[in-house]
Amino acid sequence: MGRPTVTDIAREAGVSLATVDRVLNARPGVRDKTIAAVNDAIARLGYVRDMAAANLARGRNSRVAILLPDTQSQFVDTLHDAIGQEATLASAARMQVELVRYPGANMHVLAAILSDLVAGGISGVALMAPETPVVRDALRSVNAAGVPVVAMVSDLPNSGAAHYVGIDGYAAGRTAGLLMGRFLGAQTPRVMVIAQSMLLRDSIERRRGFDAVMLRDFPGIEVGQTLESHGAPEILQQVMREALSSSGPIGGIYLLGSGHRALAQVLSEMGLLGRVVTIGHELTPHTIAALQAGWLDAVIAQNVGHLARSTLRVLQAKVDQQPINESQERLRLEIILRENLPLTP
Amino acid sequence: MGRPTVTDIAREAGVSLATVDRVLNARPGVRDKTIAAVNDAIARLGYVRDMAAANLARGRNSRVAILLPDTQSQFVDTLHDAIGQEATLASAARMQVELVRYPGANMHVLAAILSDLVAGGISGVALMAPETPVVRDALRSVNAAGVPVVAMVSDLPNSGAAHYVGIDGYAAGRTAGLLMGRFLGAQTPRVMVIAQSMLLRDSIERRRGFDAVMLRDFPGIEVGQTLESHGAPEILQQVMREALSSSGPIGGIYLLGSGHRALAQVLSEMGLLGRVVTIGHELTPHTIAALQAGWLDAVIAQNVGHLARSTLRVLQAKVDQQPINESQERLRLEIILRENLPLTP
DNA sequence: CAAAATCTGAGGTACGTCAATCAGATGTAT
DNA sequence: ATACATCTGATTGACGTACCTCAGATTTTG
Repeated sequence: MGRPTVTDIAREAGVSLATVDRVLNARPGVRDKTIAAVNDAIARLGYVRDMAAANLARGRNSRVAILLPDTQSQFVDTLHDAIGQEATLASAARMQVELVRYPGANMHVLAAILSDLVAGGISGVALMAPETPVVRDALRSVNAAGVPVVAMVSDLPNSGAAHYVGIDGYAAGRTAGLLMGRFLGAQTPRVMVIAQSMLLRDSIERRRGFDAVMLRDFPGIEVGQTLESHGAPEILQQVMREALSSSGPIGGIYLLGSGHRALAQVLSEMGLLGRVVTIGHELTPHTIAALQAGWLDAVIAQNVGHLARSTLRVLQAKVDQQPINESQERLRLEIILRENLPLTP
Repeated sequence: MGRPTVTDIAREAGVSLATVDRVLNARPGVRDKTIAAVNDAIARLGYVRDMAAANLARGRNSRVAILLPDTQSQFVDTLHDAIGQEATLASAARMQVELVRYPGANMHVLAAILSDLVAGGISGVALMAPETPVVRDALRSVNAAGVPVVAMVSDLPNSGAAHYVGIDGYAAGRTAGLLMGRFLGAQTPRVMVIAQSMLLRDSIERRRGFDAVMLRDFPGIEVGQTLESHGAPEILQQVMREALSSSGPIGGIYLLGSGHRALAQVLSEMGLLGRVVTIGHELTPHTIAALQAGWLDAVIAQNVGHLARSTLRVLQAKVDQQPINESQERLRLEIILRENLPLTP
């Protein structure tokens, strides 16, 4: 005997196939008592719906959109590529993926794109965006239209996101802090924290986690204020010079977001490359090269392949109104050192 | 227009549905020229076979077996549970999983089980086992019967395994070495390496990787010979006493396999708990507790959930004679510290 | 050139589910 | 009691593919 089918349930519950179908698909026209009887039978037989057959029968070709900022960032580019790769595979599961880049500086455009997508009958939306009031309001109306929203990389807890796919920013910062403290060992120098900007929620959380561990476990190490580079090497150089001139030597640098190339340049000009413990985020061609070169000591990353797959799986589950396998979708925080770099195919 | 179907191909190639079917399923009775014409049409239309519908039509309920040793090991237990969990999910994909524990000390029994499974018409086999001659011969005859074999955790390169699911033992050892060196910092004490036994391939590879990095990057640190505990705390205690009495203080301990509980006991009795840098392998209740307690500094692990899912996916792909998404199946080597412990669900 | 072998077409049933229809059955208000 | 609304059963045709049969066409072989 194979798996039980709807026919088995109908027999077991003593109702017709049509009724089972109505219960399974939450269609109206069934008494509560009958619904209970069917659900009982389902539980007794351990029935699991054959989603493949269901989708086949539905002939439903759901359309979902994934929105990424068009920021000049290798991480976002890598993520874009990863999603593109998985999207072709997702089409086998009757899901068509639209990958859209929106101007990272203008949330009003993002809001407009979202309302267009909803008007166009999109079935689900995933996006990586900061939680500004404009975005929040836009997402609320997406939600109101019954379209599930999945937050990527940076959570959107107050916008009614159905799910968050990404790592815990606070834990990422704590891990960076622990590594920084352990790598510095007996030394207790100053540590610099550098960000492109502190607007994104995950940067803030990382900083918080970093500070928490440094304060608790390595009180001898002095951590400076966050230096914001806004992506420009010149500004970074300037603020670093200022920070350096203020007092004592720098022993460690924690890079909250992107900007590894700029940092390498500045460090190199200052003769510090490879002489300070440096910890960064996200695995990109730049950070991989930096790890191999030896001047970057550790990278805290999230696996973009998993991120992409998880996003698509969650989207599909939400669209199909299916439950989510939480343990499968929980992204692990990865620590990458020189010796456990992924093979580069 | 949705995706092209077999009917579209038949029209495009100017042949009948039956012929397309014969070509798709490599059934005999089609001229080479016709085969080429059909394949042309497939390429032109960008047809991708709907595996869901295909399996549905086949009604095939493949049966696969997963063989784990019955060793007293929390890692194997955790893996067992993870596979069990995923197996219920896999049944949705028409795959029935038989989870078998074989006596870890007797490879002849494993060989007998394998031949029984093959005789019983199993479609695929995955196993975690050392590559002894008995095992190798048994697997070769499994292969000869056309049943794909997937190696788990420890590779079986000379037994014709169709795929290996697990982390790179050499890289794992290198990573442990790097962490050990960095955590020890300026100190250059002696480091002990402890294993339950050096029979398993992955223990040997880890040790090789560890030595490679220590020798290259931390030449000041002296690494002792591998102490084998054979799972008994008494033996471990004895060999540790001997090692300690020989010369100088111990600064670090690298635990190649299981035995964290025994080590904790011995270290605690010797008043060394928390005073030596300790690095171990695999995430289990014991190692999690040890990380939280603070005496274990790092764990190199493979995600058992991913391992289980990957094994089942690879098995299914092999059984269906489908290609494998290599990048999805490549298990990442995880570094777990106190601050990035997974949330306990 | 006929017989045999090989190839191809046409058509059907099945897989598990969805979605729709129509005909009864039961219950509820007037 | 009649009309009506609400529930339920039985049946059917998709969805895309597999696999089977049988008949007819084409090629190869003797």
